[in-house]
Amino acid sequence: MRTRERDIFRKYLERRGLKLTTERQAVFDELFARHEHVEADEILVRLRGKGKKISRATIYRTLELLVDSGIVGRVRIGEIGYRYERLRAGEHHDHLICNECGRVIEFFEPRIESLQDDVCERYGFLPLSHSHQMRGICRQCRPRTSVVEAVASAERAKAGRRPHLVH
Amino acid sequence: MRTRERDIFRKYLERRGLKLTTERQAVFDELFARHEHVEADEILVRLRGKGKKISRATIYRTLELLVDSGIVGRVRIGEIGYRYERLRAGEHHDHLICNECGRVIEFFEPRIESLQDDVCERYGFLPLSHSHQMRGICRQCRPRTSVVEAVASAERAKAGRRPHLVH
DNA sequence: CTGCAACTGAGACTGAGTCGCAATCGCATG
DNA sequence: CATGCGATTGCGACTCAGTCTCAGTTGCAG
Repeated sequence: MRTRERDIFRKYLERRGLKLTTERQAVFDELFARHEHVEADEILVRLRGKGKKISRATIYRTLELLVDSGIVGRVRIGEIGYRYERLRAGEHHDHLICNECGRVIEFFEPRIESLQDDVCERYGFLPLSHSHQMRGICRQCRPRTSVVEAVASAERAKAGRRPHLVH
Repeated sequence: MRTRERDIFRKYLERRGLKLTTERQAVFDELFARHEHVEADEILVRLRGKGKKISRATIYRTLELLVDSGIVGRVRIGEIGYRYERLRAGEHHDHLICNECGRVIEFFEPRIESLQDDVCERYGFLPLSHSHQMRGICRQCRPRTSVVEAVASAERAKAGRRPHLVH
């Protein structure tokens, strides 16, 4: 399983004389196991829970390698820190993030992508990457959250030092 | 000058029994003076440079009030921390950020906005806010940066712990 | 003037992420 | 097997933005 990505990673390491150590394997496996959007510390905790002895620094170092190899993406989803997600070649997606339950929905809208290109062209801007996310209330959470409350929910989240509106 | 925003801010404070102190005025003035996208510490340094005695905590506290009052937006533009920008009522814009010189270009594309609504509807998602930014090379920096180099530039930026691609 | 809530600065604290370093590993070579 | 050497690791110290605490100050209502 996950052999395709694993191969890419292995080759990436090989090409620069790096080694596929057990620690790197462990991080890879954890990241590709189940969760779509993981924080570095989540991986640390999970691996430690499994009895694996690994340091925070190694996790970060490995995540950097995974990002550089192109199979993992680094996104700012919460308000603090980064999250990592596996990337499928060629596919690009953006995120809807629920302020209520934290759920992250991925979406892809080619027409937005192409309008982005228009904008770049208009400004003579050469795009290298982009990030696009909307925060709000997801379908599951909506029934129990009126529109008026939604704003209050944002407030509450804020009060608890939780996700802010990005703007 | 800036009386409209100043009034909004004053009323906002009044309504909740807060005071328009000289420190709050100073932060307000500094933010609305000239710069579009400012970091909290920039304000601190600038005010201190003017001989004003003010603490970091007060800056942050005041910025929070300004954001809550709705006249200032808090955006993640760099890779770390936030930046603050004045918000013009009703207007919404997004950002192009140059990896080379750090310049921030604001853009507005109503067709993207409306496609965003489509996406939200498709997922039954109630949008409250969004953030959308593209990183790349701006018109001014392009002439001296070939496309191939652009990637290298991203690498360099990274090496120096500078802006990363968000994805 | 008094009282009280709002405000402030200083500095301690937090939490994500990074770095430096000495110890260790893995492997090729003699 | 011994040696060497770069890659790797864990540890703990460090950084940096941002937050919190607290004691002292301010400013206004009564």
